[in-house]
Amino acid sequence: MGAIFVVGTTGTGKTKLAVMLANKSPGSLVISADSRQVYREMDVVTGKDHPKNIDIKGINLVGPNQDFSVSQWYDTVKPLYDKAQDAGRQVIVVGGTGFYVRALTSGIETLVVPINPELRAKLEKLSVGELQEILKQKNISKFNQLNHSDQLNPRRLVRAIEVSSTGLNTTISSVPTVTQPLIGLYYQDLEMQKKVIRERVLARIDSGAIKETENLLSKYGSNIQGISALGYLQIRRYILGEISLGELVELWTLDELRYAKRQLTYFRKQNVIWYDRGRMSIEEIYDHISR
RNA sequence: GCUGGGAUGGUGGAGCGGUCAAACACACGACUCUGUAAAAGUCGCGCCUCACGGCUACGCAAGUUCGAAUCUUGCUCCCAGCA
Repeated sequence: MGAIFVVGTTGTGKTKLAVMLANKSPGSLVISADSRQVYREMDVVTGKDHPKNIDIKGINLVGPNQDFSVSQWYDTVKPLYDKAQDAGRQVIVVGGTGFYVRALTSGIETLVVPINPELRAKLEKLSVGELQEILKQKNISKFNQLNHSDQLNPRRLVRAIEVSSTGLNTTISSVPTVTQPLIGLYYQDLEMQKKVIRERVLARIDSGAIKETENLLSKYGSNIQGISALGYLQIRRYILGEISLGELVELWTLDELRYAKRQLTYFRKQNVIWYDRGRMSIEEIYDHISR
């Protein structure tokens, strides 16, 4: 049985659709592909408003002050995925983090190369130019494989050096393991999208987003990876008195809209069947893909 | 009414005689992506042109100058202090 992948833009009702699909096939496995919902204690702002009666995997994996990356998500989710597939259970992957989805659909070969903290500590002090030189010396073909943007991206350069340092053959040659198209949800009408997202922001504030942020900040401070989730930064500014409540709503909404655009850029290149939420309700989309 | 400070691109804000289509930032647009991906990074962003290049711009008008967003004068509008 092929897994179903529900992807797309933030605030389109992906989770709702996934839950409906799961309810259709008893024994389904639902996996969340969301790089922020992996954090515990970050519920309101990240929109972890899942129905209680369904067990979603891939969330609440670490504490807010812990570092995290795809590999951890992959390592916890992939065995479940395989096991369910082998057992003939329906697998539903739902989420807006394209990179995580990609880990399941195409695989990421270099995932086996672990992070090298000592190396990173050394490299993070260097300039982009210096990093480029190191990578060129270590592995010129790897350097040339990077495009212009990534060649100037310190984070990517560091990882490339890290991978090269293991002496592993790093030629990219992954073969997609999932070939069926993904189901993508988005809003064609940007005004409508803005309205929906704005309302969701308001709802999250009503649900205690500010309190949640205060708790996180007082417990862990502001230098944690999880806090980079949309919303926290702006809420923090509000708490510090830098912006008004109205500005908070506008800025947070804006961040979400920008994010949605980035998501679209990422998913656009992939094999996706798109559904316009402005024209179809979740129920209609459900009916459509259930046929 | 008097005195001082301003008027620059979608916005904030540099520039204060030539090297200015105008720093920097934001917004906006396009994009990249194999362990931070709600992250990180790249490119574009007056108009015409694929490009070389050309054209029009720095409140309005008139001057000075080889040359002005930058200097002078007048006008319009804004802000602050004094009445």
